[in-house]
Amino acid sequence: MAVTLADVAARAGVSAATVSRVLSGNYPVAGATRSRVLRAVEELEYVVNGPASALAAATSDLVGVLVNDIADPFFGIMASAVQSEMEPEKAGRKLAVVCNTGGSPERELTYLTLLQRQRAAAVVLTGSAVEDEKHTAALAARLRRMAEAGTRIVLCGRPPLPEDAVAGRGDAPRSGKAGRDAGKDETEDGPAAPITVAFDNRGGARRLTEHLLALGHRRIGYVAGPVERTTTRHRLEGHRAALADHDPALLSDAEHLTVHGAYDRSSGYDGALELLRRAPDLTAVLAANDTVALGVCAALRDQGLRIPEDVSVAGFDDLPFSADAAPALTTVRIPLHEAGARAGRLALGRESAPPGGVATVRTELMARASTAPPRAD
Amino acid sequence: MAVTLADVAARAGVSAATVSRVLSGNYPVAGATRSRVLRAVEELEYVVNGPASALAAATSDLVGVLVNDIADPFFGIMASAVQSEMEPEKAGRKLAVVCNTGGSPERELTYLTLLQRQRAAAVVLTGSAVEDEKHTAALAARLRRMAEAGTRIVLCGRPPLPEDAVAGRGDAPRSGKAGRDAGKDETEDGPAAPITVAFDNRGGARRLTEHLLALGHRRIGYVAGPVERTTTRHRLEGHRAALADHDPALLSDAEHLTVHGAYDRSSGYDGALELLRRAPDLTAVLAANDTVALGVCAALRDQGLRIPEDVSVAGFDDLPFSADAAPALTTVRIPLHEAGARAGRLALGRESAPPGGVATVRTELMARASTAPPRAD
DNA sequence: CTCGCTTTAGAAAGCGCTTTCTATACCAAG
DNA sequence: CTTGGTATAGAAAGCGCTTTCTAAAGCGAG
Repeated sequence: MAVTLADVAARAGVSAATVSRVLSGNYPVAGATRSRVLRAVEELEYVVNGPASALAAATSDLVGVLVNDIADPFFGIMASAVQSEMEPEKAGRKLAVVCNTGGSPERELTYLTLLQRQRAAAVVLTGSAVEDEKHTAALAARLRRMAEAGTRIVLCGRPPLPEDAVAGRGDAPRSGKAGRDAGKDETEDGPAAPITVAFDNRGGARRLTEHLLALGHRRIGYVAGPVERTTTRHRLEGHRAALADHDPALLSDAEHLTVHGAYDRSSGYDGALELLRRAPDLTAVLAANDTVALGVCAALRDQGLRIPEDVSVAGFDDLPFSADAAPALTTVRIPLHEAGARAGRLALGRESAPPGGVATVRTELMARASTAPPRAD
Repeated sequence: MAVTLADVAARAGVSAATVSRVLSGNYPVAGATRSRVLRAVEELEYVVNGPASALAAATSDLVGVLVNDIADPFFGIMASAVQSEMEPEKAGRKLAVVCNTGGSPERELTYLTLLQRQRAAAVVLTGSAVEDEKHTAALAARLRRMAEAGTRIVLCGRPPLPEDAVAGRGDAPRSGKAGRDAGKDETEDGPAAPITVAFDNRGGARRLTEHLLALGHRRIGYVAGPVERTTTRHRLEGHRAALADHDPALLSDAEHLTVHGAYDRSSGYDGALELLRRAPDLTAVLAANDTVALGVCAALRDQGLRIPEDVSVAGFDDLPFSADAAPALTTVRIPLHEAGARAGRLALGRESAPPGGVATVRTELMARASTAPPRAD
């Protein structure tokens, strides 16, 4: 039914092998032959059969990008950046596919299986990981298998997998280089270890809290993200480290002034209300991210509180809309685009892995109008 | 190297055919045999080879979703909705892949070729289309070919392809049902015509403008989207229709009070400034979408104008952050999630096509705090 | 007890491509 | 002229799966 290589070959008066070689361009073909083939391709509007080609060549041109929530610009920006590195003009025929896990560990695993099935060329996992021992082990095992099959693994915005989860290789006990004709098949590219582009969430949260402390705030509420997520933990750790450094006494209240919720607006709204109930005297609220911060602002306003006169509010991530909020949101900027682009290049092997396999991306405090000194009462 | 069907078959003591049948479940296999096979699959951690399977079955489980800007929540929400319909539990092993065209016609075509190459099961094109005769023709031709190869085509948030572009079928002049053994191969599913889930942009823009007119505004600026985009044109048409209905004289200024730009914040900022220069007396500004509206607000504020006391502002789309802007943005709600989900079901054939192949999604005016009667001077 | 039907499983032919291996020209050097 | 090397093209063997087509049981009915 569809036009095949053989059809093109017939039309051009050459063999299928020649057409294949012209198309992949990895073998010398005489100029005249080449143009004859190319013309036939044009005339027949031939389009390669991807699956057939992937089967024969044992690799595909799919690159999977796993995100926790594609409707969240945080992920949209990273995904867009990853994909921008695979533009047809840049990286040949790579197809970046974005998979939405919804933050569910099961879906994450399912999508990885799907990608493994497709023999994906690379996989980029973005955003926070769930900290559950069983899931981490399952994830590590799956990633190891994929890596062994030649898939490049890149983590972007999440910490490296724990050492012990990565260790414990398959069943094949290839100690030394016994088993195969050593140094030939093995050297070609090896089971390439996962590469990480991590965000300095801890440092960012720390600087943000220091900013608030410097303004004079002492009663600081924290609407944190979902529990058991790496990002949530790191930001919280940075926050508490800053508190402890400033005055260890502040730590005693920290637990009480922290509520957890999802990374969405309503969590911010509800969280702020809960915080206000627990501590009507708080003078500042830190949010898990900018979206949550917007919810916090809405709740505060609905309670008749002014920002920043009555309560200061700060977010995290510096998404595009943050600067446009009223008042403009103080937040921590993460260079999401740069990080995503780098992850994309790493995934394609167009950039070499950083030493140790982990690159940490700096975060930057963006002090804007939503934070100010507390009322002097 | 990797575990194959044959390995599983050997381990289970059956033939490869049997394993394949157990896995796809479309052929009777005795219970005992089935569980033996399943156990072997488990033990060997077998993962199907997608390309091989796609090649043999002549279909793949890829569904392409083309978006103009994945970092824009407008598209993120739709993509997320499409994908939510393909959750592993819902639709078997479908893999929705999101492709970011950046609004470029060439990239759109390139991605379609890539998807055609992969023999995608379906393609969903979202968002406004570029109105260029040549591109439309090329697009229609490509989509026709894909449809002929069995790929389902769904348009979401863009108008149906022009009749004449869709007509003019391939080279095969299958008039009537001559040529093949009529009524057998042909009936199976046929070259399924594209299905459209269109947004009522015109109606929405019209109601929005009527809202402004009812408040008493007469000098209304319009920061429109990119020229040559269907969405831009439709919203502008709705706007002008409302003006004309109210008072034909208003139309004479309309052209002068319209500027075009991209769908981003800075276009809104710059556009508002330009509009203010052209007509310092305007009392309201309509924006191409909510993001642009935020830019408009910023520019207005920077000029010392209050919203809505001095100038009313309205957006379009009702993205999540719009309700949180200060003041809350008057806008037109498009049920993006519902539309995307429907497009997803349509793409999977889980919902039958609407009569005429076109479903139009209603839009709803969300009057909020950013619009008010003009000053009385 | 045989016939014919149903149920279940295997053999084998591809799907369309890549890639090794082989063959044919063609040319410069001996 | 041979000889050997180099450039170019074809033949053909799979890649791992799906899916006919065929075969072997198993079983109730005549």
